[in-house]
Amino acid sequence: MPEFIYKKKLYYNPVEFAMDRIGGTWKIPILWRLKNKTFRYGELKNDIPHITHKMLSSQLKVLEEEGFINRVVYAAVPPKVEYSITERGLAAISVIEVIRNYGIHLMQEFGIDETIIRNIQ
Amino acid sequence: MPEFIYKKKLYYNPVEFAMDRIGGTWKIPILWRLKNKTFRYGELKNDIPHITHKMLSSQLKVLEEEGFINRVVYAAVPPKVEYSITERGLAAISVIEVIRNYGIHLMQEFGIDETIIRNIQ
DNA sequence: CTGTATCCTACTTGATACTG
DNA sequence: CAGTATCAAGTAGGATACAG
Repeated sequence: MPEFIYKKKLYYNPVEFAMDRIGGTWKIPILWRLKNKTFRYGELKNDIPHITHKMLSSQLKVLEEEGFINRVVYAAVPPKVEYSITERGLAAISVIEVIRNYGIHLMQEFGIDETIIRNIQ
Repeated sequence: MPEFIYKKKLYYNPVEFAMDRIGGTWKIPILWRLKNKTFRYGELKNDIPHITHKMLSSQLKVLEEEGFINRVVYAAVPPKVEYSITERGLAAISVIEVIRNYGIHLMQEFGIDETIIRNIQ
């Protein structure tokens, strides 16, 4: 029985486990931006196209709970909260880069317009 | 506008595109088994724990349609169908290996039982 | 043996509103 | 400015039945 449970979810292999930590639609755009810069909440919100308030908020929360990013609250009115990447987050970035390069390669194989590929963030 | 549409779905980055091709719960267990061996349908069904008939069938279909595996039908009664990996599928395997190693590393960091990690397929 | 279709459930995400 | 809660919609996946 090689499968296991983490946070009430059943996993069959390490790939699933990894992609639940760093995958999904929004975690990668978030980590990608924090790679070499600290962002305030509102800056991330403005910088990531299409992300909703709810998703940014919830994804930041789990990324912090699972140790991929730091959250620093400044006691001020209005509130100021800054997010930065951790060592664990940086380790994820190097895996993301591999998947990203592979994704670009696949997009070319699948005939996605070269203009789009060149402009992809 | 760096985003694009493929098969009626909107993508924001290459990682999403890649993970829609080779991700999900079942594609990786399937590709992983075809890595260095041809399987009949029923052999895959028996070898992959928990997979349902419907999911094996549908995932094999899209993996074939998108060029990651070959499907060979033998004209016999009862039917015999063999699946094998393609060059494109092999390229995916090397990315899967990277994610897989990272996943194992994360599982250790997150305190998953070492016995489970050692026995993971 | 292999493949497809239908129905149903659970989960993820978006829209919106409310809070300190 | 940042975070949470509620509700609705869409999608992935399981159970089951039927077909060649």
